[in-house]
Parts: sequence; C-alpha cells; structure tokens
Amino acid sequence: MPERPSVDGLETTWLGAWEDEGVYRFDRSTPRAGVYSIDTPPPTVSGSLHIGHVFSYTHTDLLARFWRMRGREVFYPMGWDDNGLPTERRVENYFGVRCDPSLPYDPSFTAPEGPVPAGAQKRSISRRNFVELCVALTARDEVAFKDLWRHLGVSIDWSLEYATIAPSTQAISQRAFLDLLARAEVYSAVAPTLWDVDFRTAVSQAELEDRERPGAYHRVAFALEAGGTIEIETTRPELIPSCVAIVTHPDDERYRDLVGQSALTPLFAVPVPVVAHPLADPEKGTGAAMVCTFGDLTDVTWWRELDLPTRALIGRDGRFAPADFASPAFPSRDPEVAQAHYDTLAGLTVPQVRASVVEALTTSGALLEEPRAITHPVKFYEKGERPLEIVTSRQWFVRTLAHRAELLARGEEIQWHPEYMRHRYRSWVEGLNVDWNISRQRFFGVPFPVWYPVGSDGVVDYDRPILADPAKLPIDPSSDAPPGYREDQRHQPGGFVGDPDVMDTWATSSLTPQIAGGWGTELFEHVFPMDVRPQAHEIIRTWLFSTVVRSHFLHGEVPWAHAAISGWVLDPDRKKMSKSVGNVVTPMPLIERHGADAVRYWAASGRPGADTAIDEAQMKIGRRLAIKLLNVSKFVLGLLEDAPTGPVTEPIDRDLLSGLAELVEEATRSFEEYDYARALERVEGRFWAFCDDYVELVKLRAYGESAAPASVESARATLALALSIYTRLLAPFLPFAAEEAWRWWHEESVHRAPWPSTDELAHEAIPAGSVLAPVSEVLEAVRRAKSEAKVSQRTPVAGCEVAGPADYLAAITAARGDLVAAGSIEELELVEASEARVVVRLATPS
RNA sequence: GGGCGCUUAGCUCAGUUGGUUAGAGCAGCUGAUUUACACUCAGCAGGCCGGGGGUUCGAGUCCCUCAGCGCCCA
Repeated sequence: MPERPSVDGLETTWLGAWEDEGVYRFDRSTPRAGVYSIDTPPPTVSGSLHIGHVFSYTHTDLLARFWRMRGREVFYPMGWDDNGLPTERRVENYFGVRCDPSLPYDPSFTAPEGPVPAGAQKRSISRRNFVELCVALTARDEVAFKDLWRHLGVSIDWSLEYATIAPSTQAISQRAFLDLLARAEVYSAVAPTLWDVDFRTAVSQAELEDRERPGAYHRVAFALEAGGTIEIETTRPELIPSCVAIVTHPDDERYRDLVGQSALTPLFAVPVPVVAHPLADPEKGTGAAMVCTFGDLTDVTWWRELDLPTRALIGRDGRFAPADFASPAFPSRDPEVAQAHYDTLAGLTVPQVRASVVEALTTSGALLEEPRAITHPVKFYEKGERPLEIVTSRQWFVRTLAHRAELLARGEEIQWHPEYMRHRYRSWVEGLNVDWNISRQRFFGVPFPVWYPVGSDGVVDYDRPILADPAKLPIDPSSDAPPGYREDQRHQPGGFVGDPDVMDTWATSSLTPQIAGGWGTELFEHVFPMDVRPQAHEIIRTWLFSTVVRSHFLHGEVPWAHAAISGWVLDPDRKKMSKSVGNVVTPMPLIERHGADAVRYWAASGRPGADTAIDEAQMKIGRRLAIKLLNVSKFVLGLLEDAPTGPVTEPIDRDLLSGLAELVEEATRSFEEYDYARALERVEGRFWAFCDDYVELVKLRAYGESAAPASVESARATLALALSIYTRLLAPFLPFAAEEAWRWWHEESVHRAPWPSTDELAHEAIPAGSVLAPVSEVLEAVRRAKSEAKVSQRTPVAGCEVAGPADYLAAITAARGDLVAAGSIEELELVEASEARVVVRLATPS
C-alpha cells in the first residue's frame, strides 16, 4: 500500500497483470446457461478514433464486468470491420492505386511506400492485389484501435479477435450466402437499382438518406395526338427523353377523358400513353406527372405495375447514353429532329442535360412558365455526394418483403434497452419497399462464391450459377476456377465467368454472432443465441435489422435476447459530432489527462440510449471518486492491520449493513435491467455518505483506544465488509482504481470476485436508517452550528440537547459513544418531546 | 405527413407503481484545515417541475391540448 495513493499510472500496472493472469479469458467448456455472450460491434477501421467509441464500448464493458462478477462466464469478443468503401478510398489515395478486377493477380507486386503525393497517376492492379493492400492498411489501424480499447479497460478476451475481411470470416459469409441460395431466400435479378454514379455501385434502401436540395418545378405541355395538350410538372425535365407515360389519379375528373389517349413527348415526339394510377397525387403540380425510366422510386412502381416500356438513358457513370430515336425502343414520330437533338445530349451529365433541355423547351414553347424554385428531399447514398440515379442492372437480393410479418415478430421477441427503441425497428420493417440488395460493384469485400457458364455462343447464362464447393470456402471467383473447369476457360465460349461483385458490408457484418461464435464449431453451441447486442441507434435499420434477418433464416430464432442501444456523444454545445463540422473529439488525450476510470465514469453516467454531451467536468468527478476509493481503502485497511474483528453487534453498524443490503439489491436490479447509470448513481451517493458520515462516526471507536473490545471489533468488521462491498460495486465503473485498492488485501482480481449479495450482509436485522438517520441528523446540526460560528469542526461542543420521541432518543443512545466522539460533544442531554429538535451550545473560546 | 424521445436549480441530470417540505453533482457564496484524502471537509443559497386545461382527497409523475428542441420513418 503506497504512502500517497494515486490513480495515475494504474492503467499500465493492471493491464499487464490482467493479461498475464487471463482475468478476461473465456472458458469454452462452460455450458450455455452459464455464459453471458456479447455480440460486440466491429468498428469500421478507417483511421480515426472517436469519443463515441469510448462511450458505447464502456457501456458494454459495464455489463460484461457485472455479469462476470455475477458468476457468468463472459464471452466478449472483438471484431474489426475492415470491409467496405472507406477502406477502399483510403487505399486508393494512400498507395496511388486503382482496382481493375479484369487484371490477373500479380504475386510479385509490392506496395509503393505510402502515402503517395495527391494527384499522382494511379496504377491499376488486380482485385486480389488491391485486397492485400486493404488488409495491410487496416492491420495498422487495428493496432491503434486495440490500444485505445485496452487503455479504456474494456474487458475483452483478445484471443477472440476477428476481422470481417479475414479468410475465415469470408468462408462463413460465403457459406451463409450459399445456405440462403439453397433455401431460395436469395435471388439474382436484373432490376432498376439505386445507383451511386461516383462510386459506381448499387446501394440498398438502408444506405439511403434524404437531403434537402434546391430544385424547380417545370410546367411542360405535352401535345395529345388527338389534338390539344396535357400539362405536367416535373423537377427532372432532363428525363423527358426517358418518358414512357403520363400518369393521373383515377378519380381526377380533370383527366378522366384523357386516360387512354396518346401524348407526344416535347422535343422528341415519342408517343406515350396517358394512364391512371392511385399513387398520382392530384394536389401536386397539375395533377398529371410524367413517368420516366427512372427518375425516382415511384417511377419504378408505376413502371412495374402499369407494365410500361423501358427507356433507360442514364448510364452507370451518370452520363446520358446514346439512343436511336428511329428504333422500336424510342419510336419517335419525328426521328430526324429527335435524333439531332438527342445527339447533342448524349455523353453529358445530368445537370448539363437539364440545362440544355430547359433551353430547348423554352425555345419550342413547351415550357409554359418560368421554373418555380423549390427545396425538396432528394435521395443520396449516405456516403455519396451526388443524387442517386436508378439504373437497371443485375443484383443479388435477399427476400425481406415476403417475410415482413415474421421479421416484425422477431423484433417483438427482443428486449430493447431503452424499451422505446423497438419502435425504430418496427417502423423500418414496416416501411421496407424493396428486397435487400446485397451486391456491390466494388472490390474490397467478400466475393460471391459463384460463377456463370458461358455458352458456346459466348453468351453468359446468369440463371444457372455454378456454386462453390462448401468445403473449399472461401473462394474468389475472379482468381479461382469453378469445380470442373480450368482457369484457361475463363471468359471463353463453353467456359465460365466469375461473379464480378462483392457483398454489401452488412451482408457480412450481419453475421457477427456466427463469425465471433464460430458457427459450425462446438463453440457456437456455448454462446448462441447471444445475450446482448450493444450498438448505436442509427444502425438499427442496417446492422441490427440485417442480423435479425440472417439469424431468422439460418437458425429460426432471434440472434440475442437483448439489444442495448447507446446514444450519441454530442459536443459541449450539444451538437452532433461529425468530421465535416470538425468538432470530433479524439479520446486518447482525454484518457491521458483524466485517467481511464474518469472517462469511463463520464460514459457510465450517460443513461442507456440518451445522447450525451462530452463533459470534462464529469470526468473530474469520476477521478475524485476513484481517488476517494483509494484513500478510504488505505484508511480502513490501516485501521484493520493485524487487529481482530468480531461479530457485528452495535446497532449503528447493523444499520449500515442494512442500508448496504438495500443498495446491493438496487444496484443488482438496475444492472439486470441494463441500467448501469442508475446503479452508478446509487452506489456513488451511498459511498460518499459512507465516507463522510459513517467512517467519521466510527473511526475513533475503531481505533480501539477507549471503547469495549466487542464494539471495537464490531466497527472493524463492519468497515472491512463495507469496504469490500463498495469496492466490488464500483469495480465495473472504475476497474483500475477498484483493482488497485482490492489487491492491497486480496490475491485475486476484483473482476473475478463475486458480485456482492445480501447473503454476505446477514446480521441481526435492523431497519435501515433507524439509527444512522437520527444520528446523522444530530451530527449535521452540530456541524451546522460550528460552520455558522465559523469555527473548526474540531471545536468542542460544551452542551448538546437533543429532544425527540422515545424511539428517536433510543437511536441516539444506541450510538451515543460514536456521536459524542465524532462531534466532540462534551455533554449530550436527551429530552423526551413530541418533535425532534437539536440545540447546540459551543464551548466559549477561552 | 406518421412515429418516438426530451423540456425539473445558472449548467448537467435523478425523480420506479400518483403520497410528507421536489433531490444530486458541478458552478456560486460563507467558512474550516493538516494522525485517509486540498485530488479535502462542513455549511448556505438557488425551482410557478415548458404553457394551458382535466382526473384525484392529493399531480413533476396519469389524461387532453398547445409550444419549442432532437431523432426515426415516409
């Protein structure tokens, strides 16, 4: 025990000891019922650490430490999500490379020393070479992340580490894909797909976000072939060449007679039918809208339900593709004019075509009035910079729409913390409108384990995929040949081609219980279904939902019993932190400045699900709490040294233990309900009162100089027991300080010590507060008198008269010695009265 | 447009099923001071519990309504 205890440097001491002793090691032989398993979120390894990580991982660690002390064997793995776009972009810029999946693997390729200067010519490399660079770069970042987690004292079993790009993970992801394919719950289809023209990949509904963007309504006249015109309003006039119909509401009297007629598109003179559909909004614009292939998701619905033709023009690069206005696809009544005009548009971007078309519409008189500027929501890929387009392409989809009701029922099976978060899941599932697209036209991810046969005519048959041998997973169809084929048959008539795409990040991270839990091995039976999924609320619709989907299909049950949803960390002005705003706080300096326990204390005081502002003042309070624990431990242990302890006999001591039993019950219940913040608040409050009141009251007795031996031993026994209980109650929150103090008198780690139970506090029961409350009240009156007289608390009290009912006085009598000693009361007089009252007479200064 | 959450002391927040005088910490103010702790201790002050209406013997808590803030979904 040091002379002057300090919280500085405790991290270094105990991190090493925990590792050496294997304190957090998971015992794989434990039966499922004895295990508490955690589906740890694998953070995106993309360079920067964020205080939000510290916040939410602390919450999970509090649960882990509680359940471990409660005797559960805690399965607490750690994963890294290195798949995906953020990594790809960093690799491209850092190494100055670009992935070209058509290139063969070059085993002799060595990475250039990064980072290369910005703007340098990018070198094309094969997918496998590219993936190797991604792996190398993320490996470096993972070291920094791991360092942070360790310094924060997160009680992860680091032997359970996984990465989403690791071969074993890819094997599980591919196996799960083949499993879904065998059940026909995944299918490939050529379909209109949300498309990011910069990343050149499809994106899923879950990755969309609406952004308010300026736009304008353009009122445009379409000539009717039978004579007259019909007017529509559109925000996307550039899509007029893609127009396939004009739609009105079936009940709209204004257009009832026009339905069935044929209109001609302005500028291009392509005939389009006037049709009726209930999704047309009579209140919007003129009540008539043009249907294009494709301007938005409503167009897709109209196109599908009204069986309209396809005139897709926007290509995967976001530019208008060439089109033939004399062909059946674009049957212009005036092909020459149409073609001449369109030829000036082909190859241009969306904004360029819009400007050109508006100009032409104005010249031709089809634009009826000045465009009306508006602000409207536009769909973006959440990581994208330009509005999404809808292009038709072949994609793999997981069937979710057909299982909506079952998936809603799964959501009801989960216990949500906080409870109201279940609404987020429900509203997301209810709002699903397309199946889950899991194909991405990217490179750094898990490839689809399929190839396609090439006919003797050279045509690829996508409807009869060649599946990988499950025993050979993982495979990469771009460098491995399918069963029964040779590599030299790739791209040859009678040969094969590999599926060029990779899976969506969520298609793999939706399998974290299977990945971490070792699906297919014995371990899985010991940990699955898991106890808890901790995560942030903004990814309920992605990670949480997709994990439920996979578990529903693979195992027919929910993947975990509980979902513990963390809030966000806000900056001190209560604004959301984001890179673009530049208010992101990096956590390591905070840990260095205040200590890990202090930062954890701040995180632990954020209630489950509540967005919480970063608050260094709160960290300072946590630091004080840790220091207090060290100091009171030193003091109590100093008193106890070699002194005998006996049974707890004194009423005031028994009262303290009764109160402690209440506290243990409440803290335990709060933790069981996932409310760590409440547990902390109660424990902390009682702990300070213990230090300031109880310890002050009994310390002179515990010194053993004047009191009877039995009462001395009672005080010492109570102090020792209370200290032990408080140290254990605080251990999840302050793992470093609690461990330090605990090891001054224990061999084993506090983090494997049993969570306090009321059994330990068995004593001759006495109602909590029956003695301590009146005594504290009198002590407080004494302190107030001294404080108001501006004298030292050590000033003797010449006389103190306590009036009150008989039981009140009995309580005072029961602790008379302690009270007189703590208050330096020379003469204590008790007077029976109906109301409690305390009169303090200080000694006159001599 | 639908849904969810929040609104309590200057600040950050507690306040279980309605039940004494609404709590804590921080900040503020007044003091103490060295045999655990100045990274301390004691004390004081500070609230129309967002507005309005209702139910009730009794409402911060339940119901209705309005307002503001934030989020989710469309």
